[in-house]
Amino acid sequence: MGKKLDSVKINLNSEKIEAPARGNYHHGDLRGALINAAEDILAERGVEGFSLREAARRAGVSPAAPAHHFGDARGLLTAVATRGFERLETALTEAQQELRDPRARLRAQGHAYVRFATANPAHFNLMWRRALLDNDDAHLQEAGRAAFALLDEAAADLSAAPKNAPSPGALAAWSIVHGYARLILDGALGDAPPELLDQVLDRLTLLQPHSA
Amino acid sequence: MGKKLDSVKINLNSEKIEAPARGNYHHGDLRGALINAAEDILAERGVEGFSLREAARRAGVSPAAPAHHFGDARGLLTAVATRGFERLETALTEAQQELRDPRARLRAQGHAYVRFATANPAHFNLMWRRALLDNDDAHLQEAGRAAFALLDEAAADLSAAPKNAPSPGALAAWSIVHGYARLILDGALGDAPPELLDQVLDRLTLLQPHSA
DNA sequence: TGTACATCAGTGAACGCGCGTTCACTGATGTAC
DNA sequence: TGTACATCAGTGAACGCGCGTTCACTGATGTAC
Repeated sequence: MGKKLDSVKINLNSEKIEAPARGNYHHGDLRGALINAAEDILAERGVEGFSLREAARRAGVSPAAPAHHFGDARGLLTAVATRGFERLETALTEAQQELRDPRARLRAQGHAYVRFATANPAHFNLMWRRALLDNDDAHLQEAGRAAFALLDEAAADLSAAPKNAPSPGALAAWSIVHGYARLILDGALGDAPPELLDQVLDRLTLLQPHSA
Repeated sequence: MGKKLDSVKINLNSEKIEAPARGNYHHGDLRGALINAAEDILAERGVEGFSLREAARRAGVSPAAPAHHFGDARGLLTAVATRGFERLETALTEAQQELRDPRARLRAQGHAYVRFATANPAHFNLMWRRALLDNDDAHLQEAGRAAFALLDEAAADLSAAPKNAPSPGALAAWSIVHGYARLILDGALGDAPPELLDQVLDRLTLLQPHSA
């Protein structure tokens, strides 16, 4: 006990000299640090290379620590996916916010959707790997709902379909941007030139028969 | 040695009575049996639950045996994916074979594409997980090329684009059916009624501006 | 037709590895008095 | 303002597991003579 008290004193003294040495036992924001670590791992190795131990290692914490915040690996991945949906919603919102023409809004959202996927492949890939996530998680559900309400709305504005049900036009629009994004991420298109995306997006508004 | 000779004689005798007892050491078609086992595992557990040992176990063979045919797990998965692309090509070919109208052909291929994905989720999912496959494998490359040449052709027939480059119209068509299939498989659409697919496919021909 | 031998497809025990999870524990924090 | 104590966030050693791969081997097949 005496020895331990001494070492505590030494820590307290050195704290005055070098500030970042403090707070080693309680991390402060371990939850956030683990999410960041998980994102890094996913970006580097893909979801195959992810493990809870590795995330703990990168956060500088013992392998048992993450359980306090996320329960298990699924819980951590669910938090990462939730953050992904939130960012997607932000991207979609920003893309359309100053546009009034419904056609222009749909096109801008389509572009933003594909851009989000290519800029955040780790998130985008994970968001659709539902077998790895806790699909009953309330935050995940809400984040997903919010993101797709935007796309749905944009397409509904263009068609005569009732607002409550997902219209075929909205679904077609979602399918085309999702399909394009997936093909890019899965490497099926090789080095597709940027104008190819523009040309595909030109066809987005063609999908809405009532607007022609 | 004498004992072994005896047991061989017993085997030979019993062979006349029950035929299937023979040929236990050399499997006969271990390659095919391992591919079948892998398909079963993928269908049951998804690609996360796949392992080479489990495939060997199901084929009734020691864990080291698959190496003789596939090298490693990647090799076996590549063979499964190749079979998937071959089946997709068959499905696309059959869907269009008696149709002459270019619009009808494109629509039929789109329908066949989505139907293939939902009927063969294990294959379809794997076919796009390129990180798990040996993408330099000649059989895989050829099977993939052959399947997509068909879709490309069907869309090119509808547009004025030159035949050699993938036209934006073809890519848009591929994107929409691929996106729809992925959304279904990833559970994003819940229990989508079949007519929804028909309505989305109605829009396939709208994507080809030069044909309107 | 028979025999020797090379080749190949399989065995099964063993290896080291990283994983998720459990366990009894301890250090820091915040709250009640 | 000080002290006691409950609570919570972390430790780190240990567990059992299934994995891919290696290893020396052996049984079956096919071919040359």
